Amino acid sequence: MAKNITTQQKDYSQWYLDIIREAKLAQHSPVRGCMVIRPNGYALWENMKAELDRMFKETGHENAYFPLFIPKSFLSKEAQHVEGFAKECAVITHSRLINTPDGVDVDPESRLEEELIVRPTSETIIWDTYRDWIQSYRDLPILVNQWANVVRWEMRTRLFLRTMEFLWQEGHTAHATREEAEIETRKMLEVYKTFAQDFMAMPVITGVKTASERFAGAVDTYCIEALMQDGKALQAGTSHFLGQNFAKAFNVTFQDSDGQLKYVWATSWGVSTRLIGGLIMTHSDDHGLVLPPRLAPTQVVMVPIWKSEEERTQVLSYIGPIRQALLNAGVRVKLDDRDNLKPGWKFTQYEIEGVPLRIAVGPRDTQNGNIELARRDTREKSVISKEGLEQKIPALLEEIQATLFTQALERRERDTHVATSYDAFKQILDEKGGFVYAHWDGTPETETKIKEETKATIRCIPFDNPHNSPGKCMVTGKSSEQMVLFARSY
RNA sequence: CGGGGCGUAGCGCAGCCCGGUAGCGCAUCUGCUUUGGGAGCAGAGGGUCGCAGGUUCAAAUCCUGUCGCCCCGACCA
Repeated sequence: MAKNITTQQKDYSQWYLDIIREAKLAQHSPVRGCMVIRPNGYALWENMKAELDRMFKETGHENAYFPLFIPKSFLSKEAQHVEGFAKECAVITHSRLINTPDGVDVDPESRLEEELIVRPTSETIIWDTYRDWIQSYRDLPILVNQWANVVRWEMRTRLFLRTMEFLWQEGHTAHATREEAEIETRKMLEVYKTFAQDFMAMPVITGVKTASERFAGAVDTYCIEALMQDGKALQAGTSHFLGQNFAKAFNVTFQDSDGQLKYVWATSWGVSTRLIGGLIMTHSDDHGLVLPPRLAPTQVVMVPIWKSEEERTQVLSYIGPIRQALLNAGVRVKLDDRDNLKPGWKFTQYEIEGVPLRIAVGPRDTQNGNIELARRDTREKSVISKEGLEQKIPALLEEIQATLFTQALERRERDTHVATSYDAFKQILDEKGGFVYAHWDGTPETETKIKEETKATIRCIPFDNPHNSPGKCMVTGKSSEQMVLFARSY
């Protein structure tokens, strides 16, 4: 076991924090609830961002940037929206400081005429802008995304999963018809699902949120839900069909081809640095982080081993062509030839940091034309010929990627249960955790009762529901069209 | 906002009960030996003990206040 990492079994929450610290992903900032994303963590985010950005552009979206500050009055224009976010907004009230004997203080003379809020999300300022952009059906659709930071004044924070400031992308689209907006909402949810499964190797369930879990201001909220190793669910991404709510609130109309003036239909969708938390809690183990090869900043680390200066020269010149061949094959390779650290230390460190493959080369290998290859996911070591690595390594990386997904999927299946009674439901949650399918009568009252009594929430009503036959609500016995997906969640 | 914990060297901590002028491990620097799973020895540098008052000849230690962070809950991506 890597020292300094609490085992998952002993304390999963502490394990999570230890992984983030030891893998150098992030650290707490001097400000409560905020984090410093360290180079290892940011490189991971950059890789995630690059893939998502590519996928957004392939589906016709363009990037733009809207301001961090939003006039306070904007937030109040959509009733549900303000209700949802009012309690967690940072408010800018003053514009400068003055020197005092004790340092600096807010200058009372600088109070703003209209206070600004720091965006918790950008619907309001974007729809205020879209009013200027849209006159005719020929101006539609607008397919815009922005990469930004947002601030939500949270009471309780956890690194990556819930911080006061976080990085994300928010897509905001405007459409002429309801149907087109609904298709967009579902399309982007599929993009998220593809990203989660094919790149993060994190299986997700897609579905629709119940009214109480819906985004403030949305008509419908769709989500991808993942199941973590400790049996708790994580909402990993959301896509909202906003109907005409924001168009009406911000008076965004267009003249359609039939000459009629109509309100625009809207969507918004986002994923955040929370995904990094999900990634950690999907694959990593007591030895450290485990990264899927497609997102790993370093896919292969090369560790040379030598005793004498001659051996050093020999080993490094042996490694050179191998490294170049891998680079040519598009593999992200890092050579760690620092001489102040022992190979064993490096082995352990890269394991903690989750590098998928390690190639060690010492005098023994240069003699025999070999390399030592170690897989992070299985922790298996093998000595193989150096020939043909430029084919073998990319193939192995893909194999690891596939294995991680399969294992995560199998774990999720193991941790997914069906409850036919409320007693069984409670028992499953207390003894096993995980996803639980159960019948629900569709009322917010029953949903609240279940939440208060069990701390489990309805994660979603799955689109592709394996338990879609009618039955009786486990609590009230009223009729239910299909089972819904419950879990305790982050 | 409740409950718990913690602020002492870059990081992790001891010292506090019982006041006497600050210590351990890791890291850093220098030198030598080492290097196939977190190296060894020798030496060196680094701290207004969170902050502000108070008690005292003397405060990291006792008293009062205050600030901050973390963890566990209630709200949320």
